[in-house]
Amino acid sequence: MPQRAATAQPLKRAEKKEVTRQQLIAATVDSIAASGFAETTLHKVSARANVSRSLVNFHFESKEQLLVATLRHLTEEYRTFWMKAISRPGLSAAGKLNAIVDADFHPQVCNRKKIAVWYAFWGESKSRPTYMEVCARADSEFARTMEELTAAVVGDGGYAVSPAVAAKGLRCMIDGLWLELLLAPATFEREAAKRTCRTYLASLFPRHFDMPAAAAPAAVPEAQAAAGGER
Amino acid sequence: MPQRAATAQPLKRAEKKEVTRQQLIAATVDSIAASGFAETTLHKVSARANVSRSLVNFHFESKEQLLVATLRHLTEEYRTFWMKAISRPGLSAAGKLNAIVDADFHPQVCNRKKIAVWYAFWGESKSRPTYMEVCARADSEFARTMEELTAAVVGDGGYAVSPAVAAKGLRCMIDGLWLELLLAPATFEREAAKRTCRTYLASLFPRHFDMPAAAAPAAVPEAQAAAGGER
Amino acid sequence: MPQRAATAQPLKRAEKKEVTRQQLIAATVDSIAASGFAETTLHKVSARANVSRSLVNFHFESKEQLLVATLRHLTEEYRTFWMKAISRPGLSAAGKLNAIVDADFHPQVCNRKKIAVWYAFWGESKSRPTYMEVCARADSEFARTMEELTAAVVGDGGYAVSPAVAAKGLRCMIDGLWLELLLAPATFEREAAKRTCRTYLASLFPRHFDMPAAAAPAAVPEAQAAAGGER
Amino acid sequence: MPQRAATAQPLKRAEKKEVTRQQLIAATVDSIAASGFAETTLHKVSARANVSRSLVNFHFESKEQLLVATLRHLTEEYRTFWMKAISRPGLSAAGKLNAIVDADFHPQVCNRKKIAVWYAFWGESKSRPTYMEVCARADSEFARTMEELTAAVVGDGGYAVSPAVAAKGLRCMIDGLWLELLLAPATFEREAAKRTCRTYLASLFPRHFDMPAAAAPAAVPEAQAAAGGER
DNA sequence: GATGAATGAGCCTTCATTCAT
DNA sequence: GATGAATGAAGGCTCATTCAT
Repeated sequence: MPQRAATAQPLKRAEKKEVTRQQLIAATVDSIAASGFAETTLHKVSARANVSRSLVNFHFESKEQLLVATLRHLTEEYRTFWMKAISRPGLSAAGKLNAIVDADFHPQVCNRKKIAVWYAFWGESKSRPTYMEVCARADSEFARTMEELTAAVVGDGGYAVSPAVAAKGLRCMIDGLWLELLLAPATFEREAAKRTCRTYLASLFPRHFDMPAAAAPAAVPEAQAAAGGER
Repeated sequence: MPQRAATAQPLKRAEKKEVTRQQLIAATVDSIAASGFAETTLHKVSARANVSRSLVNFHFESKEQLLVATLRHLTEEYRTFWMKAISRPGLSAAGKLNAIVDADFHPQVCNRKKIAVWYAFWGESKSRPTYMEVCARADSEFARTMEELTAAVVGDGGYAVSPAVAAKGLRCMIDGLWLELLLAPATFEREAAKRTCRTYLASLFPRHFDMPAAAAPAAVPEAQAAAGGER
Repeated sequence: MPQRAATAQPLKRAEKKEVTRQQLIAATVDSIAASGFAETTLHKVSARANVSRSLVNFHFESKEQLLVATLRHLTEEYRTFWMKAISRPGLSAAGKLNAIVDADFHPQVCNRKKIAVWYAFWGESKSRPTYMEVCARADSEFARTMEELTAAVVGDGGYAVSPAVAAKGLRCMIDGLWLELLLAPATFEREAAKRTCRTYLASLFPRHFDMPAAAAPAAVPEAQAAAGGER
Repeated sequence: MPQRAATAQPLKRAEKKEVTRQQLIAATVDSIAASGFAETTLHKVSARANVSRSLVNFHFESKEQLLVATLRHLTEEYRTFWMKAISRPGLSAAGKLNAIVDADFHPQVCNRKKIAVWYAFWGESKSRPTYMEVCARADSEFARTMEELTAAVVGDGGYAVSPAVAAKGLRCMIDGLWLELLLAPATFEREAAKRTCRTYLASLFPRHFDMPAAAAPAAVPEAQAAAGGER
């Protein structure tokens, strides 16, 4: 049928190319997570993506471009995720902070594979200014949003703490908890991580956040297992 | 004077070798900070140490061994530093926590060069289990100590918070602040970082820590400049 | 003519690769003969083949693989040569033994270059079981064939000697004569070598082989020179 | 006791040095046999000889010198061995040929380790004229002696064969049988090798050598085992 | 449009050798 | 006299990239 052909055709040229691009980026993420940054070669990437060796250079011009595209993809995915989390209608500032905590430990963005890739890029960032730039731009938007939310909470509750300091503390705590998932996956628990953040929020803003109860020790591992983890 | 000569002489065999070893490790740290993990080659390391290329393999058997030795050196240096900081006589548990915060942002361990190296190793740790092992062993001792200190504070003050959660929150916040120095050096301020940690401690343990006053904005850049930074 | 072009064209993909492979093997033979086994480097091989250094690893995965392929090529070439020599129709068993002697000293397989390569591999064979295996497999077929031929002669002539012993004696004599070409090329003469073998055969099987007459001394060097020698 | 001291002392300087030299040569032989020519390094040699790395260069000036010395040692040992074998008083020319055959397959000179080293040198000889020279000089004496013996036998028995051809045939057969020990140790039998040579001699010189009887199949392996083999 | 043969740069490592001790 | 730290050269191999098909 002409219609079907019409809808199928457009996928062919431009979209097919985009699909391959995304496959290559996904393969790069996998490879960095599995082999590390230093050991990630275009050979491994193309093998993971099941394409020929030279196709990478065809789509990306250089290895560095592929890596930057991968980092951009990561930052964009992360940004989309937390923005969607706080866009739910009817959320107060405190509710949005809570939503951010939930989002930051959601398996979709917080799993060992992706965390490993984040840290791989951060580990190279000092010597590759491009990475730092991409990360900084992404971070600053997140930081600004968080400061606005803490400022709203502080204003609403009349707290004495500086909103900027409170926001930075939370952001850094989250980054550090991600590191724990990377370096000590055996002791990391998704729910415990959230409780750690909420304890911080509750102690700073007692009238806006409840101090979380201690975890039921047995229940936690199951919860984590149910979450699926990564792979 | 013959005596001075006598004391200078003993640098002879074994010590000279050790000196060279340390030079190579130092050069490795510099190279990772400057060129990143992936671009650190034995060529660059030996050039920085002003020794021949093959000397590296004479002392370390393989590049990987050199990297592990470097990581071990780093962890040992860090461990020594914070242990010394809390060993000052007459310190209460809260005082020791304060001392740890000071130590963790002291320019000797917290400067961009060293932080970059830490993150470089962490970034590779998922694919190189040896790094993870070394890091985990070092971390666990630090974590245990910090939990003991928070437990003492909690017990002393009758606080409701879990000592383990409080300790983990602080540790992660510190790691995250280090990351900020790495990724956003322009906005990082040593004193502000300490205040962020102390705000956390004061909000959790109000009877043991004072909520820090806001920074005098003008004073900070000078303080940072005075601290010398890195290079 | 289009037809000729059509027949020339098909050299396209797979064949071109095979041609390069063979060039590399030939270059390896040359290099081992010229520089010896220990001094044969991929650099020298690629230089002889007029290709880039990395092409060798593209075709052979490792130096060892190239060497094994070279040995295999050598054994296959030798096997083909003597099998063709005895396949001429109408040859008796004794005639085939004679043909083998002729083949074994034919310049195509018995020249200093190739003999040097054979001995180079044999010299390394004790420490590289793969070589021994390849050589043994090739040798056993040759040995079995020769035993069958001597057995036929013995049966036909009613000789008392053991066919296996007679065959082994001839084979070893040939190997030893090759060594003489290698170590004392000045005194080696192709025809004299054949006469040495035929003297052995004639003395064992007088009714099947004629005792060769002594060489006309002057004629021999010319004959050898005419044979072209090696290079 | 002064006498003991007197006899012990002289060993110290000159002889001690010579002992080390011999140890190094022995270690070189072992290493070539075990690792092959290409993989024999001074490191391995010195490790086998239980001396420090640089001692080799102290005694031999260069690796090449050590190898040549090793080859010289081998040729000298071989020469001494067969010369002693034919020097027994009362031996006829035929008896001496028989003695040479016995000597050439005596475990002291004909074992896989030494044969491997011989072939290793021969394998390198084309590209290293020094080796060829050493081998040629050693060989020519052996060849000349053998020709004299065959000439005596021919003269004594009135045989028609050329003494030179007969001698060369025997020598080459022996070399080829050595190669069999190297490449097919499983099927090589010391006594069978001697029988192969004696079959040759008996067929050429029936009035001076007895045609050997076929081996008692079961007895042979034991005989070989009794001979000790190598290691 | 995509493949795969081919290249050149560079990396880790080994080795024979030297020199101060 | 003998050791071991140190060197320079070179070797095998990998990798990102190009180009003809």
